[in-house]
Amino acid sequence: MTAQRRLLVGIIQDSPRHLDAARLLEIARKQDPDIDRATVYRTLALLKNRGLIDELDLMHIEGEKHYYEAKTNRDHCHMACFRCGAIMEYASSSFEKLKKEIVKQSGFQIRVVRLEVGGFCKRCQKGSTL
Amino acid sequence: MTAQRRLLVGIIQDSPRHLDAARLLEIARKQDPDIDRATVYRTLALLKNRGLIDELDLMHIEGEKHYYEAKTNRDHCHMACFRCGAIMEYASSSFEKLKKEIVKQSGFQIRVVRLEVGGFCKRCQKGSTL
DNA sequence: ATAACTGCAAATCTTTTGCTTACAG
DNA sequence: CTGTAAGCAAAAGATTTGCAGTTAT
Repeated sequence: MTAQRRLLVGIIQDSPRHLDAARLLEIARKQDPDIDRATVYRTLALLKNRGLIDELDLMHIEGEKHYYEAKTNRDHCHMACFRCGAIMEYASSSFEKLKKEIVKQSGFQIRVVRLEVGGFCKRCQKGSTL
Repeated sequence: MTAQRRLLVGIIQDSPRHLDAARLLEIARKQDPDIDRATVYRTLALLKNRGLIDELDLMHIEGEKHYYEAKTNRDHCHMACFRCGAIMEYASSSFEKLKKEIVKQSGFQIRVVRLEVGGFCKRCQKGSTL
């Protein structure tokens, strides 16, 4: 793997937030000003195909861009608040159970799972109608 | 509601498949050749905001377009086969249970849920490595 | 040498917007 | 009348691609 790719992977792994391609590029450029947008996209495609990262839409809460995160041991749900834009995560054994059930009952071989929820977070429920 | 909107809603409701905006426009034009792309998009936005339709990405199996379907009583999972492109649906009480659990434990008020799975359908598992 | 990676610029694709006219309540 | 809807054309935004030069195996 090349230095540029290592840099990108490192950024994704270290990031506490979910990055979109533009932001990833922006951060990467602080360390390598010459890195190009195309390289970012090509690397993301590669990592996605290898199953090293997950791609999210976060309910298109902010346009059509995609967000990325390093694959974790445990799949989790992403909740996006339509009011404040906060993204929360949620993992549970019920989720794992549901996945197993899907495989068992449909015979589908799961490679990627995405569970996204849109709505209002606890704080935004008081005082907002949207 | 105007005639054009009624037409679009009717098409979405009657369609057995998941429609993207372009296809919806194409179908609508058979009955009203003057309908415009912008009208389709504006209507979709309106229906989405009113919670009458759900928007899907189907794991971006075919580019970045969005797919739409009339909201059903029961939320269901969409499984997209990376090989043959088939889209399958799956609803179960476990899914409903998971939703309830999320609400209960996180206090998040759910407005929309999207559970998408990418992988290989039963038929495509034999004989393919992708 | 051969294959994979990169930058650059241009192209693509889907979705959105501004503006003007037409229609509905 | 006054607000909403529609057509048209252009804009916007994210992602992809062709090509030529570079680097790594």
